[in-house]
Amino acid sequence: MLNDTLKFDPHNCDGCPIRHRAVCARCETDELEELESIKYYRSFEAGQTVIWSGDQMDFVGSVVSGISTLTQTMEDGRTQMVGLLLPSDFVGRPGRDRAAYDVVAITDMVMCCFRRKPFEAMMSKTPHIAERLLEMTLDELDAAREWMLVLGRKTAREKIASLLAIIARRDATLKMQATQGRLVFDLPLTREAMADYLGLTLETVSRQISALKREGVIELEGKRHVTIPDMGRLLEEAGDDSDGGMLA
Amino acid sequence: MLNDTLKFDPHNCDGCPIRHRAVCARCETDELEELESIKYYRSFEAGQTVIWSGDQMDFVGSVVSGISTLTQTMEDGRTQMVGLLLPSDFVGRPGRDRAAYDVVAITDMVMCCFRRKPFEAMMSKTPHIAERLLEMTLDELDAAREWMLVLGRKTAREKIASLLAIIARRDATLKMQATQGRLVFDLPLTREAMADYLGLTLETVSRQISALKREGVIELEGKRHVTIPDMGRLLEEAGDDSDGGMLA
DNA sequence: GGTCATCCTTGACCCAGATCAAGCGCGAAC
DNA sequence: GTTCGCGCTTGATCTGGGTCAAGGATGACC
Repeated sequence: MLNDTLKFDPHNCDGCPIRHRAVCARCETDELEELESIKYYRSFEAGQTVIWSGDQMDFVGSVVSGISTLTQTMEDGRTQMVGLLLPSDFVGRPGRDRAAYDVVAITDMVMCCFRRKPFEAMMSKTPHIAERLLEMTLDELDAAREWMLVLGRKTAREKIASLLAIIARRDATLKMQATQGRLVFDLPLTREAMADYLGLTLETVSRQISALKREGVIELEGKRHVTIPDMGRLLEEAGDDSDGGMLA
Repeated sequence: MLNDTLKFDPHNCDGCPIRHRAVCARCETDELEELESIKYYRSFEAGQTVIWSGDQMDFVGSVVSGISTLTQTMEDGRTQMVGLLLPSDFVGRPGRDRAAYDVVAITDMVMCCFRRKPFEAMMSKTPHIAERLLEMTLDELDAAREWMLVLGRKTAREKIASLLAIIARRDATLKMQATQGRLVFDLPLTREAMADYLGLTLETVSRQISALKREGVIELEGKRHVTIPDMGRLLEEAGDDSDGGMLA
């Protein structure tokens, strides 16, 4: 979950979340200059693959705008999404030169990248960068573990409700809205992508969304535009009374 | 997965993995002394709860010997194991004062703990501690994501085979045996704990283990003593041709 | 030895969600 | 306008794994 220090502020951050998230809070001028010198931007179109699992990966970076997914695929084609990358999320791993997952842009997307080797070198010299990354990684680990409960123990209906709750909350956070009252957002994922996230088939996703709509838990305009009249009700359906965060 | 720098060496490490894993490789004498001063040991009996989710947590630490589990529980009692802590694994999170999961010792266990506040202070001053923890956390994140594939997309048989493969490999690593040829080990988990890990019921676990035994994929002596005659065969059953690591 | 508790196995039956299949809605290309 | 393709919905049927239930094995304790 995004915490409140992480609000994306393009004016303060030159469009580059990592600078804000990993560095800005306590940075020195010369660190910023050094980061600046190894930084570059990349754009991707919706549907484009950012990296294939197993590929050489000579950068780390973070999402500036747009959304992409992290997926794993078995030889027979079964796929499982293992992460959803929204603006300000970090991609890549210092100390590893091969990607472990497929990263696919699902909307047009801009990433802010740093060449990996110099970034690693800088991290070794600068305690708070590693500390910041550690904090972000621990958030992601919590999100992954939260998701293990969803995958392992929740029913199809609860899974859908959980996913909608997460997307709604993240969307509200990005827009810096309160998460009370009616929430309105566009689903960034196809039914198939949702199925891959939830360990379901797309038919089951479709049926459960229809059921939640029929029962007034959500409102649907078209296929993607969602209104949540009552977040508490949705969380109840998710089997999730806590409003604990997920999806770091 | 344990990497080769992480072999547990009690002679070199005074029985304390964190010293080795997080610090020793590049430590300074005064750092070691400082760590020493905030360090203490705790022992737990099999079945004892180390921490309840939500409890105050004023330490971080690592497992010296024995095994424990990390579990999440829903209000209605459904539980999902989200991690398995073996010797050298890290517990707790710098910067958070409440536990997010139940930690339960499933064998007698010894932990090496550090008081959290001084540990955090030390981390801020010492780049390579945060860097080491980051590396460990990233390994755990990979393991969690690997497990998301297991939970979301594998059949009961594949789940069991995946779990046996992980335990076998970790066991062999701890014993510093090669992972080729026949592997012999004792299952540390009850059928119920396996079910909680795999998102299954204990009956299904039992049936699938019986099936794997019947078909010669594994050999069973009693309920817990397992022999794996052919690791390749087991990995095939796990739907997992890669020998990629999991369970950091 | 007997009793008890815990952990495990196996069988019978059932149901949530997968699979197979048909068709709808809508935007893009022509 | 028509056609195509993609994303989605809905129906019918099947099945893997859940649920309920009845014991079996092992070990601790008296």
